[in-house]
Amino acid sequence: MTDSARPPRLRFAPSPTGYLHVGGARTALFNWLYARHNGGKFLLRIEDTDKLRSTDESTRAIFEGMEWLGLDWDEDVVYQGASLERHRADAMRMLDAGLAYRCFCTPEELEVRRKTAAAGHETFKYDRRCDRLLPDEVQERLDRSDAFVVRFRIPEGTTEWDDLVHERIAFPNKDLDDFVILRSNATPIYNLAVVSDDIAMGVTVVMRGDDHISNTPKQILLYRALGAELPTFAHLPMIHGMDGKKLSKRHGATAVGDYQHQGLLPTAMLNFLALLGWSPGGDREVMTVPEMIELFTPAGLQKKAAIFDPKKLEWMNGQHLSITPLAELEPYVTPAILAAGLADEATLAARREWYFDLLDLLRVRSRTIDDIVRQAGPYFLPHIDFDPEAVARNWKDPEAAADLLAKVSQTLASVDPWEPGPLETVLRGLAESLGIAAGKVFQPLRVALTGLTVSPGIFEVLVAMGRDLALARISDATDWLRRAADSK
RNA sequence: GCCCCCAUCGUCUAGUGGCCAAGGACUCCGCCCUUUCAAGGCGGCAACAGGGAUUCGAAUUCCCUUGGGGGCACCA
Repeated sequence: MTDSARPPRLRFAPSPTGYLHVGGARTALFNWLYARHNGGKFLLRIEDTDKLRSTDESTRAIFEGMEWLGLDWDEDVVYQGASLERHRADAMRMLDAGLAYRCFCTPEELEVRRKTAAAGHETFKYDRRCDRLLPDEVQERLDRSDAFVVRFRIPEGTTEWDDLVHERIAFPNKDLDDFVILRSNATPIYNLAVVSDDIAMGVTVVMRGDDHISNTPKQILLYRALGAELPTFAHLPMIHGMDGKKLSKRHGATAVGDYQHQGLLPTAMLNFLALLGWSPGGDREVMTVPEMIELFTPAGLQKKAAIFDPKKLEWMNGQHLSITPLAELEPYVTPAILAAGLADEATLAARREWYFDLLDLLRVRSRTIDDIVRQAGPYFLPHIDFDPEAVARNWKDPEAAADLLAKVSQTLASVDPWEPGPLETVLRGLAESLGIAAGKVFQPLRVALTGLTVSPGIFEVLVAMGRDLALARISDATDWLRRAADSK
């Protein structure tokens, strides 16, 4: 079996220092799509090495975000903090092999040298003074228990690789600094921990944000020093806010959870994120998750940073609201309906078919789940408020409106069966007999039934509401209108 | 300052030397459909950053400039 034929192993490795950010979610998505498309494994590693900033709450938020999006991972979650011994051992291995050296310079000393270099407009680079220490001197300081870090010695030459999205990237090693791999407290620095873990986890494709490009040559050097096979690297472009700057809190919602609570569908989020930095080619845009898996190839990956456009996300959500089968959509909507106090679970279960028909009716003119809930009120509540603007526009003369609605009510009382066809026939008939345009009947009726000027087709509304509720609603409206007429 | 990456409509993008007087989508604006609003259909506005070079021919290749982004820790 050749390398390329072996099932790839990828990982998403967030540090638990906040919520799951949309940028992180997209990185996770691309890793996941690549793994799923190629029959590989998608692993999750929590990089909790920074004890000060890492929290369990953040770890939970990452799990929740991933689960909501449906980005399931294979094998057990790996916690970087658990592999401290291996990290340390790897550092020691390089030290023993002479590929790294002990450095006794203190952070304070280094800071002074850095400042001096900056003041003289020079680029600071560690001058390797500790690498020149004689064995005796090293032993002497060790005996004195002087604190030391382990530094990796950058070899001569050039470090380059074929990036899956950028093609060839090369760094002259002279521009690389002898970086620390093990702190004086014997804990590993990021680059060591990552490489050590990726080797241990058998990661074959490292796909991450392109803010890691400058870490890559250092990591490649570590792979070599540790005698490990190199993975394939893929550096994804960043996501920016509408102002072209790196996406941050200032740009509004950036946590995946925010969108969940705004009534977005995870599939829409995934679809939108996928299109930020990737294209299946051609005109393809709206895709189901299986379609994205099918179509995903690194060839469609973009090099340029993309700007997060909430407007398009909303549109995308509307598209997914339409294409998602009702049975799959319902579990996302129902909790919102329940939370809004429109109905209880038992009621919805008892009227399942009716409920699905209603959702089908409302989702057409919705872009978020919240839009559906907002429109759903009139079909559940015994009484509603009449929107002042709708009233002003369609019930200009309260007296006349009340009379009209009374006639409508009378007409509707005997319609049989209570279906769109017959309802349309009688209502149009009524308008004709009154000598007015059909719309002059429909609009006032719409306000009476929904309290709004906007709703699905009036006959659909009547059917969805049912005769009893519809007539009660019209009765409410005429009462309201008579009171309004009297108080004039 | 040094290193690296990037560059097609306002935004997401198609485009891998001729099929491009640059296509699709979002946004915005018209029109159609219509009982309202959506959805849908049709149409409009709108881009190859600039300059060289290669070539019969360049959005597509190369170089420079400009502009944007990222990185330069005993953070991840």
